[in-house]
Amino acid sequence: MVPGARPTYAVIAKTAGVSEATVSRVLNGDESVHPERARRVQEAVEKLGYKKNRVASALASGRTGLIAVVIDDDLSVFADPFWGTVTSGVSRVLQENGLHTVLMVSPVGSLEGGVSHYLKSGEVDGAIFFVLHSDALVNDLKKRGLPLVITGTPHSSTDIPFVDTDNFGGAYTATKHLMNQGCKKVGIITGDIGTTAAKQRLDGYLQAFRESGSLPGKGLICEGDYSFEAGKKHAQALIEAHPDLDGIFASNDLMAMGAITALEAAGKSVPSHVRVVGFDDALIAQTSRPALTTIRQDVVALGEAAATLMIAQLNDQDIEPMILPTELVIRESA
Amino acid sequence: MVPGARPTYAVIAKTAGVSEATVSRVLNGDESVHPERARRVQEAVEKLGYKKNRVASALASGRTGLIAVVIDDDLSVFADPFWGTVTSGVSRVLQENGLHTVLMVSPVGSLEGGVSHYLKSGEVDGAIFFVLHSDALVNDLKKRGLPLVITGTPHSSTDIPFVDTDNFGGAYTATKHLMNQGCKKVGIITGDIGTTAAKQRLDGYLQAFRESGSLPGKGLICEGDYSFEAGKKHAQALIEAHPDLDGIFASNDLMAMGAITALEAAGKSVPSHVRVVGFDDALIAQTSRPALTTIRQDVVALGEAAATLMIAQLNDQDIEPMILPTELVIRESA
DNA sequence: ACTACCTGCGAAACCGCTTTCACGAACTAC
DNA sequence: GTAGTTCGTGAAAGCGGTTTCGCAGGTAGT
Repeated sequence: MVPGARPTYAVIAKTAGVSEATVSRVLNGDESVHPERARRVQEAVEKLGYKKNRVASALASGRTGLIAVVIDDDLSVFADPFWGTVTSGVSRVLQENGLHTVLMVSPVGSLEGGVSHYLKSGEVDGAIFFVLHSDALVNDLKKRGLPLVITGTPHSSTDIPFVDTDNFGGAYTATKHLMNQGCKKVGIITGDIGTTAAKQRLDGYLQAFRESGSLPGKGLICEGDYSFEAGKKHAQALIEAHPDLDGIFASNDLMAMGAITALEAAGKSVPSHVRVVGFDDALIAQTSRPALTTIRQDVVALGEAAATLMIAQLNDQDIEPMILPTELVIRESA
Repeated sequence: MVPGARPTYAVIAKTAGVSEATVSRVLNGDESVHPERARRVQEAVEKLGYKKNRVASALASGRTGLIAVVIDDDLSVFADPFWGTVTSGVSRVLQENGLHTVLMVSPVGSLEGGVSHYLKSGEVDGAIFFVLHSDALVNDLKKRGLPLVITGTPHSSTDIPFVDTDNFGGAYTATKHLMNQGCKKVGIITGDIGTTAAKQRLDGYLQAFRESGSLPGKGLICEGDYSFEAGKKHAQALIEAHPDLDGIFASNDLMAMGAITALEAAGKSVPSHVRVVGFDDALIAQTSRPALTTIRQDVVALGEAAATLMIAQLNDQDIEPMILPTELVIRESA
């Protein structure tokens, strides 16, 4: 045997004195092999340092052991550690189950792009989608029988399993907290309203008003896009239009930071004049001054849940959507 | 043909009236096929919506089209968007070249762990390493002939190609900038000194002193670990031990932020009393108050360079290490 | 004792694509 | 006109596993 060459079933079978079929059975945990022969195979495997060729295995069995993580956006998504963190949660759980993560970051767009092509080429056993801008591709893949999980809530109601943070509840809690602190006039800076998460957070904000028997005043709802700049711009506009504003719920921490920057520039101090609550509990929430009061979502858990749902699906288990709880983290800003 | 079933070469060959070998030639860009027959094959491919089964292709050719991105650390690395961003750069370039990214986040540790196992199982055509805590695994893989690229400088001198930011030059520039601003007593808070990047940045700092004909005073060098807390702690210690301290170079932005927090808590304002320079130009450098003066490194470019080196290697081209330039970004803190 | 039914195992087909090899046709050279 | 090349092509042998199928031997039922 050439030094660099890796052994194959043929070699294992010969040194163990069994057939290749038996080797395969042992290595795949088939119980029906006589313990003695199984032991001989194990020994041969140990001795030769055998490692199964996963490609050959994939071709024969139709299972590749690869799960795609598809981020329907461009590179800039990683400027925010959010998706990287979710990905790491996915990766860990998959790895524990003998699966591997194939990362695809690309605006998915048409059904005929590279990503779509790849997912249909049989090279992955399933796909987990982040940041879905349209449901078209997933519906198509679903039809072809590819196991799917969506992270975040899909736009249309599909029967594709998904995991999400309790955006509605978190936003409700945030708004309620501001009200409980005595805020009379609470504005919201939403995220990109094209995303379901942003809509749900807005709904949670509205619900808090509904329950208190009031309605948010006119012009208190600003449509942002999750960026620092948007937070700054809208907070500035809010405070100009409503000098008596005393609370802002920002749909993520980055915008909350932007809002605080704008407020202080306008001579309003946080939290004594205006209280601010963010969403995410990102790193910046802890390091900013004043430290940000925010809604914590467990981002790693989100990824883990997505992976768990995928694995359940591969095992033909029943699954249903998972909504992860949020938690109010009170710091200095509100 | 069953509706869900995907066509194979057999079908293409039949409808195009050629052999499977010819189909393979056409689909792999072999020029030697008669244009007319090539056209017939192309038409059959179009008509049937054929997508090559990459697994079968991989088994037969020995090339999987997969490149592993290995992060030798635990999940927490993603709390910092740094590696996520590098990964996205890698992913984009690989995708443009018809390759895919397999992400593996795990403390690599021993040579016998899952990651190592996977890399040796022939399922990837190459591996790109981030955050290398030891050179053992890469040296082993190198010996087995797996194409490798290291992101960051390896500890020992190996002939494995690597890409890195000009840590030395960046740190030198940062320190020089502080001196040019009139700082007389400049401390440094280093990164985890077990990493080569942290060492190189320290060297750059020292070089600036050497050139100015002086030496950093005793106790001005603090060993941090890239965390916000470390920045805070060491800045506090520095200012207590050296009340006349007027400059701090922190080895990354997060520690710079921590340092500023501690300085202001100690009644020193930035930059009027103490000037602070960070490293990275992370998002927080722009959003913090005062906005951080820092050394920008192009993180996406780092990933792209790593991928480019990998591709060159796969094509048997000559390659040598790439060191990417840094840039001083002057904001408010210095 | 005879048929009926498990059980453990090996032979061989198979997964879908790549690549070697050899062959016939068309071309050059002398 | 014959021998030596070159060119385009198809048949077939892999790549390294998985899985079906059927056989031999043993067990059970009547």
